[in-house]
Amino acid sequence: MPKGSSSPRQVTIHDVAQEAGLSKSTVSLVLQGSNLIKPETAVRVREVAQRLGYVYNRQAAELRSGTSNRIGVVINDLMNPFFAEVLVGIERRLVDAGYVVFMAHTNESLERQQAVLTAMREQGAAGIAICPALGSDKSVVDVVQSWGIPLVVMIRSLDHGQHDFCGSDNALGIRLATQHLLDKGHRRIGFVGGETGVVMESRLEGYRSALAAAGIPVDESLIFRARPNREGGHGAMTTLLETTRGVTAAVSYNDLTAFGALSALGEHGIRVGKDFALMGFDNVLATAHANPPLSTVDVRPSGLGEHAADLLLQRIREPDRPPQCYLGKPELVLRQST
Amino acid sequence: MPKGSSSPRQVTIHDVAQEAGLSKSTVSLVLQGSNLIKPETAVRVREVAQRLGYVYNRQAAELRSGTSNRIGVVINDLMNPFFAEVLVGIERRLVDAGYVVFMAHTNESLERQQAVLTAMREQGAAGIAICPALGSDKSVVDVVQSWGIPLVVMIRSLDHGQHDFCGSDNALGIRLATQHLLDKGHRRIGFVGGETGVVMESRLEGYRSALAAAGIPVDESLIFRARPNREGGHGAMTTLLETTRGVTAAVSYNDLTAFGALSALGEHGIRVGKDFALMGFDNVLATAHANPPLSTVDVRPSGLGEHAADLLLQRIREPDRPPQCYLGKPELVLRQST
DNA sequence: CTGAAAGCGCTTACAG
DNA sequence: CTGAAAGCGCTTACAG
Repeated sequence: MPKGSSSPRQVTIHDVAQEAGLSKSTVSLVLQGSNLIKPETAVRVREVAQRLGYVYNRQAAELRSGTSNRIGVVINDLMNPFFAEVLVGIERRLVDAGYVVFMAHTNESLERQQAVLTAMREQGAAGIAICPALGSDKSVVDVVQSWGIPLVVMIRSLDHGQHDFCGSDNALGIRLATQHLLDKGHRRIGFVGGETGVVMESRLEGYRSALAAAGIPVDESLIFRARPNREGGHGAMTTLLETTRGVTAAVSYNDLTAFGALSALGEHGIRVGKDFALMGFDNVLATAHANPPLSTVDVRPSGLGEHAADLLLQRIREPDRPPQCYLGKPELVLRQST
Repeated sequence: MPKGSSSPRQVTIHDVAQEAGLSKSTVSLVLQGSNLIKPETAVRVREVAQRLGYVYNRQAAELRSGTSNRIGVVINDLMNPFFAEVLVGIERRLVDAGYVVFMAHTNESLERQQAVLTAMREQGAAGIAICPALGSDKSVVDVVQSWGIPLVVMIRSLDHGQHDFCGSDNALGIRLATQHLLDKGHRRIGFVGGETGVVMESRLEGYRSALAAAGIPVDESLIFRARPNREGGHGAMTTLLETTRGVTAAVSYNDLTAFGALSALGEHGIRVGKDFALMGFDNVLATAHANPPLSTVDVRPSGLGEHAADLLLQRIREPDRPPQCYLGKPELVLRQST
């Protein structure tokens, strides 16, 4: 167990009370901003506290009052700018609401995820927001809920309708992207990247339904599964280029795979936006200045984080309300890649 | 002040003791893994704790023992993948060491920075690691040190030699980058992006010294200052292309500005790696699959985070040792952009 | 090897 | 408007 720094000796409420010639109770009330206290007294107490270098010990206060102002946020993949942007959004909102955030990065490891959730429980988290690691199942919801800790699941739903959830309409998003390519006259359109999980399934469904609506039979050999990162996108696009013919466009599982695909296309001397059309998904910041700037599906990543914070804060206020589901409506952002 | 969830009623050490027919003290010792306890007793206590659904209240333990296992990490710009990678590194190391991390994002705001530092103090942070917001001065070091909280400053040094610091050798890094371009035969080499701050100054110095060593006079009009992000790099490169002639290469303030520069070059129909050579700085993950893959200066971002964690952990163990400075040695990573 | 007692720094009824 | 007392869940000497 790590040791904290050994300060000379903490100044406590007791010292302040003594110095001010009052009781601990009174000082405590002043610090809580109670209006039971005579203004002059409050002023004097604050002045003394300041002079003595008093620091409020929130830990002690919370132990006594049984409250907590800490919220745990667990992120599966911080190296993906999409999740980094989600984190920025949720952190901003939680801090604005007066909370402090424990952040943990699971790096898609289920063991680590279990460990950090347990740590957050021991730390007395007032709530937990989680982007589940790949392979997570509903048991994480059951576990956290059995602890009585308010929970919001982000991005990857675990047990639809059984927990607060904040994500985006993946099927719709990819459908829009695919339709856009169809509208541009493309007929053989690849799907690049993504492996497994609910998000992948919905996105594939969106891809298939857009083709179906246009009367185009789905050619399963144009679906190139790969890890949802740049390497995956690079590999998938390379395979696409080397094993198919007549493909003039592709939708990507997400922006990251699109970036990988972009570099693969570049290596093959293919001018994206002219010889080939490519769509991303997420609209992370980097898309605007990709080479070329990437057309993508905007799901407002940091907005998703903010909404998740709101859901969690409401759940904390009202623990028994029915599970809520926020599904952001994706919108196309068209740039030079299509 | 936010309220925590109101659990039915917590199971405490007292309940466990009663159920097991022992005293609180004994149970406490078992939980601490003390070897003063008879093995059978320990087993029984654990069994009872498990059965009762007991959860260790670390908060109470720490209040009593005066320890803390929480470390605050404050990051200036999470939207920059460089800092996200630093965060991943430091978080990983701190969690491995048994700590839990408070994360706060200042978004380069000095007020927010002050607020989150204060919050971390009230939370009883055992240590603080900070990437200071632009414009921070040595007062943040003084303040945190006056609180008696172990501190490590990352990336942007605040008061050289007065605090633990973990960063990289910026002058050397840019010198290597510039030399590489010189070796490739380039003579008019631009400097793209970056505005102010110690990091900018050292990188400029590296640029100037490399040119000087090659006997090339520094042309100040080839230095294009701009915000250290993609937009800045895009704007700076656009200006460079439109206001200069004969420039065949550029070093960038960091990878982010290089990405922006890359897109500006693309818009001008310039083939990077053939018609123009571009160097980044940092070696964030995204460089490997940029279009084209970006030559850059590797400072091992997540490694910097890990080193910062080590410095902080050592400082916690040994509060009075002299300030340490870890300066990573940058190395060139050559890809298609040069 | 185990227990009784005091106390970490605060809050919260309850008096007055 | 202010104070005395009890207690949040734990740890830590001190006994035995």
